Amino acid sequence: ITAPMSITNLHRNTRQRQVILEELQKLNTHPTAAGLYAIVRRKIPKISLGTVYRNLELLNRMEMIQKLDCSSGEARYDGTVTYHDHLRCVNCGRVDDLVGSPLAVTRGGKEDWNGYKVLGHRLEFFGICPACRRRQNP
Amino acid sequence: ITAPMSITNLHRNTRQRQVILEELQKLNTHPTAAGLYAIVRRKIPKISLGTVYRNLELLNRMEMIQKLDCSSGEARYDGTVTYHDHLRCVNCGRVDDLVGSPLAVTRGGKEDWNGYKVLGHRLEFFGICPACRRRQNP
DNA sequence: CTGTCTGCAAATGGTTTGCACCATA
DNA sequence: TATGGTGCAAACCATTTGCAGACAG
Repeated sequence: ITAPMSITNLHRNTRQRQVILEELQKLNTHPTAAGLYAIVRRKIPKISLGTVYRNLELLNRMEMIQKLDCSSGEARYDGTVTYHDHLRCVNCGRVDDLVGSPLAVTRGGKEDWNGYKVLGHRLEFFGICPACRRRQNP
Repeated sequence: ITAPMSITNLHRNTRQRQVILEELQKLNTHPTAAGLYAIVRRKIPKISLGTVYRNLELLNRMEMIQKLDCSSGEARYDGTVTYHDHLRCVNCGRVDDLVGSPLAVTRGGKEDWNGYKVLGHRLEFFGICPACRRRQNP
């Protein structure tokens, strides 16, 4: 979680940045940086992993994508920026959007809790994904 | 987030493990592994950082402590295991317990959402902690 | 032109692990 | 005394960064 960045127009519109954003927005699989790198390489074979990281970081700070960095290990990225919660598999690491949540989060109007200036929140459920359940209970 | 471990009685009660648990339970500051290492060293000067990590991992799997590994970077540890939410400062990384939450999380009875077997959830607010607010707005 | 971005590769830093010795049960 | 735990140091691995050349505006 990082503080949002002021969106300046100092940023150039490179092909690398375009393709990274475009490919991420096509997916609903919440890829890791390495996973997205593999996909983007089909369009730009010479792109480097460092460039993917740099752009994901920038796009996240510009609030054009979301970095999902709960749970240690690899971060995952979401091309959708409208608020929704996630389900993460504790077995394989897969992340899915939570649709039709049987959960109500009601936040009061206050922005000041325990002295913190609250900027947002993150809610993640964890459990076993369908594929892992099938594998575990044959 | 890791799946809980079956608690066996194969675990020995070493002084290192005792002190790590004891010192963590005394704190409400959610220290990092390195931070707790510094504290535990006052009692056991020759303890190694590797031992601290190994025991924190074990205690977490035994559900005697909580590992708070949202947000990339260092994980933080909580000696309290009863459920409560957290506030994390995006500026300095500090983590506090959220007390008197103006928030209602209502979870339906279902354990099966989107095909996942749901084991639990984690809710974390992020913002600017009191000390950083003071520093930023002099 | 000029200042940002890229590819490459090396560095970082939190965490894990192999190993020989230690100490708990 | 059998075996899980420890200290130490090296290995790991996702991510970051320095640099020289490339390219967008």
